[in-house]
Amino acid sequence: MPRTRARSTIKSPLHPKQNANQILAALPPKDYARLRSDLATVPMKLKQILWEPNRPIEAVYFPIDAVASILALTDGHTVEVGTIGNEGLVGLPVFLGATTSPGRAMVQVAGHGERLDIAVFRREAHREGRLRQLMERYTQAFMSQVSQTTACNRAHSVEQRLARWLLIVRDRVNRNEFPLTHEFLGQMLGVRRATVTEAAAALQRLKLISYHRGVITIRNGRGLERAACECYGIVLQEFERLLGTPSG
Amino acid sequence: MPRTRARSTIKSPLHPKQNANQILAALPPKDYARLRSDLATVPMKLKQILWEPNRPIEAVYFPIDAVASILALTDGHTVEVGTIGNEGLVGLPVFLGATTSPGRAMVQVAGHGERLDIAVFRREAHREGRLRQLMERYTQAFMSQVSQTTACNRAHSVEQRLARWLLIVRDRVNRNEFPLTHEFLGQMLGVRRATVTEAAAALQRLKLISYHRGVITIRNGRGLERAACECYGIVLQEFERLLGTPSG
DNA sequence: GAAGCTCGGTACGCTAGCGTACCGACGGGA
DNA sequence: TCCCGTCGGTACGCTAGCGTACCGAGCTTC
Repeated sequence: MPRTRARSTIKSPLHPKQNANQILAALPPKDYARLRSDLATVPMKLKQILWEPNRPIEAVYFPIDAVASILALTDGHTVEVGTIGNEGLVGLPVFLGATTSPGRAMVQVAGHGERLDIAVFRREAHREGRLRQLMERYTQAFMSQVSQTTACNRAHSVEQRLARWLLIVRDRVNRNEFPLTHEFLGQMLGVRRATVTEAAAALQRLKLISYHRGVITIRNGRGLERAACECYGIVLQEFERLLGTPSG
Repeated sequence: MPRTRARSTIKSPLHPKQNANQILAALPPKDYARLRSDLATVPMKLKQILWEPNRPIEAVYFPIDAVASILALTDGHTVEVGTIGNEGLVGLPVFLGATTSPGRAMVQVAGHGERLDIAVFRREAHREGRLRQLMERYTQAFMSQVSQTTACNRAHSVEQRLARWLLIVRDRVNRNEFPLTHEFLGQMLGVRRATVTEAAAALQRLKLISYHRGVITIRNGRGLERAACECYGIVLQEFERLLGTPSG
């Protein structure tokens, strides 16, 4: 755990390839070559919906510097269950043989990603090879993330969860500053905007973060990790173990 | 949804094969034959640990009439993230290429299951065929269950969640009566025992359930479905869609 | 039939987060 | 330069669930 903490505090080249999706970057040249012509680098815009509940999923996305969320819906509430950045892909249901999912996928930090048609993805991911192995491991890592979030939602305070969440995003965008309104954070954490404001103000008072009109800056990553619940470390470790990539 | 509800109210042969694990039952004879000699029908005892966090997983279990839980741990709290009965198997991490998991797997309703060594399971599940397809779909269904639970934990009252949980167990054991103490339910729902007592008393007052010294009986399944949150129906539908099996 | 343990009913004071609402300040667009 | 929409600070009363604790009733064991 101490090692993990130290490691996850942002240093120069945190990720092996700064501006690439980790799954694509880990493919042998031959495998990548087969995909290349079908990959399209596309902008992923803030609040863009990548799929709606129970509607056909048309493409999968390998984020480069964008971050997306998988949301579960309930009458009234919308709650984030998992966060996806350049360590993974948006489209696990497709890998698992489904064409729809009861959740929603939405872009939460704008950026770019590689878009791939589901037909090509299916073909390649089902071939015995590196892509499939990576996808299996990523599925397991993602499952761990969702599981831990479930427990976290029951056990930890909003302040702790907010801290954790900011760290997760930071790890994925590889920056200490990113746009996020309290309103938006409230939806992610499943709490009302005013509660986020209170928690964020507390973290700001501790000089761990600062923010202004929709832009949040992490001022003290190490301190923020201390303010977060241990769920951050648990999931981070699991990602490192399975994929050799830090992604809380 | 109405169809789903009607269907899920317990009737004579609810499941295709009453006393079999659904995944094994769905295998073509040839595929099953390859496994047969390695499967061992074993008792799954109350509170038996099937794997501990970050310890090697040695076998996977296909429950027949037992129910197991996947638990996520937090300092202090233990919260259930998913429930597994005869519709699935305990051992997804193995299917996904891992040998350990940060969670814990525990038997929560005693019964029997088919135990299979991970080596054999890996070999067979990686072969292109029906088992692999079933496993992929089950993985997706389980993921949906965990996701919905995450949202449910944030959005719904203990009384609603308790109702949902009892229905899930009922669907899996195929009975209306099963042993479960309030203490135990508290751990599953991530609340204290006294809170369960209050919620259970409320459901009893409504004549939806009754209980006595660790044995719970569902008296009015339809009514209990109405008392539960819609998460029950959502997950049930997803299981039916993916696996053609009702398993809330 | 007495002892002891398990299970569940209940109570008390406490607090985190809720719903709602109002308001000021910043900043982009005309 | 002004306007208006967005963003965030704050307040008030409310409640679900918490931690803790005590107690009685039913089994089981001897």
